[in-house]
Amino acid sequence: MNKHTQHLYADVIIPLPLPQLYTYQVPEEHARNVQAGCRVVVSFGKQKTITAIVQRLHHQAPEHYRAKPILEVLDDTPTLNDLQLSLFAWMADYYMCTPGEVIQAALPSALKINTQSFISLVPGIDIEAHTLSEEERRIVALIQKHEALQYEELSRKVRNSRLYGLLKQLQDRGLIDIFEKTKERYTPKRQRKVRLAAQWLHDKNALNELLSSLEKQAPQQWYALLKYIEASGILRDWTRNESGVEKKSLYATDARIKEAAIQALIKKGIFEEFEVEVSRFAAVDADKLLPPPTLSPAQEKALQQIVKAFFEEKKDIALLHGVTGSGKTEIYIHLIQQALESGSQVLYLLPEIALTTQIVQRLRKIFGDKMGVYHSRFSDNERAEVWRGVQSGRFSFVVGVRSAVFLPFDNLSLIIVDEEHEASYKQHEPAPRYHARDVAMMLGKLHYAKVLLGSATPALETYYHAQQGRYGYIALQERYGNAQLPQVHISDLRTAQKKNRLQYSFTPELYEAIRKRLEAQEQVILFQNRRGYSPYLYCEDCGWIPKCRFCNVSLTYHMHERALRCHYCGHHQGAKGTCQACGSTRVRNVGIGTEKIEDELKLLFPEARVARMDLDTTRGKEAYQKLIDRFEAHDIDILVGTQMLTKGLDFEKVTLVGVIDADQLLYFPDFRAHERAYQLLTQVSGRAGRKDSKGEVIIQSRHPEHPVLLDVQQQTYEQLVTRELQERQKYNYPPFVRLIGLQVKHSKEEVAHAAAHDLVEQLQKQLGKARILGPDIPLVDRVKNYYLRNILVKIERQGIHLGSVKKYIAHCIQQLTLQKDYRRLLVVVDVDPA
DNA sequence: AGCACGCCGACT
DNA sequence: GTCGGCGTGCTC
Repeated sequence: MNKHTQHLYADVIIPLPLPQLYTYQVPEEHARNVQAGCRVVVSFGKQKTITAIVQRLHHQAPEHYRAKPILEVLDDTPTLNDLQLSLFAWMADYYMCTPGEVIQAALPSALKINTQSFISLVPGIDIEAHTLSEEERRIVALIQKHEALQYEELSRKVRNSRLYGLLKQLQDRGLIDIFEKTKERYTPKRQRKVRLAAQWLHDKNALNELLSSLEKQAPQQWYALLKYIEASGILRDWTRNESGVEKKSLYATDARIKEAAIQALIKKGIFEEFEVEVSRFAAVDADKLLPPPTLSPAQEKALQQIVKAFFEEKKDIALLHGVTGSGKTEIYIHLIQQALESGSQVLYLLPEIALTTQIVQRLRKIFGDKMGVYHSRFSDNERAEVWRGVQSGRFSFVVGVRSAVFLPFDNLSLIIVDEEHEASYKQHEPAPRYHARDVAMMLGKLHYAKVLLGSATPALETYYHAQQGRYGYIALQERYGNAQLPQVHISDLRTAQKKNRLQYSFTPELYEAIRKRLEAQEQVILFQNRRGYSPYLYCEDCGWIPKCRFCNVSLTYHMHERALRCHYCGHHQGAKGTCQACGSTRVRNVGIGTEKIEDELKLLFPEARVARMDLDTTRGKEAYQKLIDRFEAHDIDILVGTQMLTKGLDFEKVTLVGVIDADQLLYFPDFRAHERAYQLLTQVSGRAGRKDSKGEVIIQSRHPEHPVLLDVQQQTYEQLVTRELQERQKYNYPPFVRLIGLQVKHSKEEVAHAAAHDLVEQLQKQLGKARILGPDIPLVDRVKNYYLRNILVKIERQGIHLGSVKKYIAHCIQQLTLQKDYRRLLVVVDVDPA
């Protein structure tokens, strides 16, 4: 066949949870500029048009259907580059989700084009000439009022379930047009500026005359003009007029300048108004940038070792294992600087809570405007600007949270994953349930970039791979700047309780220590990994415990808002002082949350300034930062909080860290509980004592002899690792096997139960009994009105093909949900659950 | 995920 | 009888 008569086809990714790609025909006029990675507008399904991503272009006409045409090509340069397309395809495959789900997570929504249906009257039509029903008349009247009416708006006003059919009929009769409009939601920020009109330029005399005439006739305008001349500096240099002055800044900084006066000057033709595109991020003076910090000998040595691991030992991945406070960041800065100097890009990943303004400001002073920040607290437009900035080359360095792995890098040479062990790198809801550390490694592979993992308490998997020589390994045991590791005491809760010596939740040791630190005007951090006042209420007369209507969990009591909250679905209801079952007033709070600790402290130390930091007190956009600032300024003596406290906060005056209840961490039913407990306790301990003061840590526990606590106390990470690895090997857990978690969900418990059993049976047929665990009834077996059953698949690292196993699992799930009893069944697949 | 078609209860 | 509830099937 002649090549020129062949049609061009595009396989596109629809940003929805659909398993396949869809093939569209590329019209002649678009054939030249469409490329893989471009966003295109297509009509999909009934009427709807949506934005899709071109995955592949080819000439194979589909055999069993006629491909619809691509309606519009939105990009000249592809929004996704080839490396991203490969990465995203890998993610969909590895994490067993659809390509559309990856795209959905990757693109900032400002880059996802909204297409909306609009309805308008056909121009010049004579409505009266047509017979219309009353409803049709009503609809036409509504449309008539507008030039073009949005479908959603019309549907809101009409409230007729058959609206679409009615409109379709009207369209067929030639009365109305239904059409799609696309609108890009990303809008660059624009600034309105003013400058002196050309005729007054280069002529001081004319300008003086103008001023003196204004002074008498219009003093406000005279003043505004005077201030403009001053602010713009045009008298020193006329060319400064070109860039003008921001209109708002003229009247916002000086109350004597009236906006009206500026408007009048524009009207008179003295000022001219113009607009420029500006960044949403404040600019930094390039010549005010600081050099990278000087490294201590220990840091210098670590840096050399990293370079050696990467370039001499040819490791693509290295682990920097540095104790808390050893100054890993300074080392990163040097590596980043080196990578940037070679002209390539750098990605620096941090967990959500560690990406504070503290660290951003510090990096900003060194790297200036070439650094982009990608944070989930950013607005959509800001995120789109970072995306575009990476694409255009404006940002060669990005500090960001887990989703920054999606950014359009084309030339990475270094990726840093700081606090590599952090569980928040793993996305839980919705799909793709990816782990940013692991995605970063794949990203690094695609770019031939080096990946540096950093942690004081590496994830067991990571440490194991480093031990096995798969990753380079660099240890940094010395704390930066003379700081001593804190002294850890374990305080026996059980004996204290027995002897009746507890003061509320505090052992005498912890109480005494807090008192002393307060006296010495030092700061205290108290850690309790549970928000709310108490995890549940309990009626002493009838045993009633308030539970969530939608989930099988007790409701947590939040005293400050007098509410009972479900920490699984967010449901909340008012808390009454009495038992809802028997009316008794003898309702007891059981367990300890951060709120309760806060209240107890106020009773025990009435003169101390106490604040609380948890999800509830940091909901607002700036709330977290404000709390940190207040603590830093020593407006707070004692800060009580959840694990939020453990992340990279450096406060010099904190000399005591208390852990209220370590047992809750140690006895959490999860194979990672001990690892997590060690990490959390070590990280929170690291908050005590920086610089020259030696810190103290007191951990309260009912099991003071627990080996994990002793490891925390003696800083024997290797010992913990050895013990845990033995356990993991014995019971087949990572890193010795790979895990895939399956969660079966259904609104009826029997159905969820039966389906889970059927699925296990099916899986066992090919994979054998040993590889399939469950189904288990989870601790919380109902969430948001869905009954849950868990299945765990264990796959050895060798001798079995992971991809085939995943294919088989997907096949089993598909077969299962095809059965008519299991129609409304949901199966959530979580690869490498964390 | 939408969105339209289809089959059953509470109303004019 | 109809309106409208939501269950389910499809989307190149």
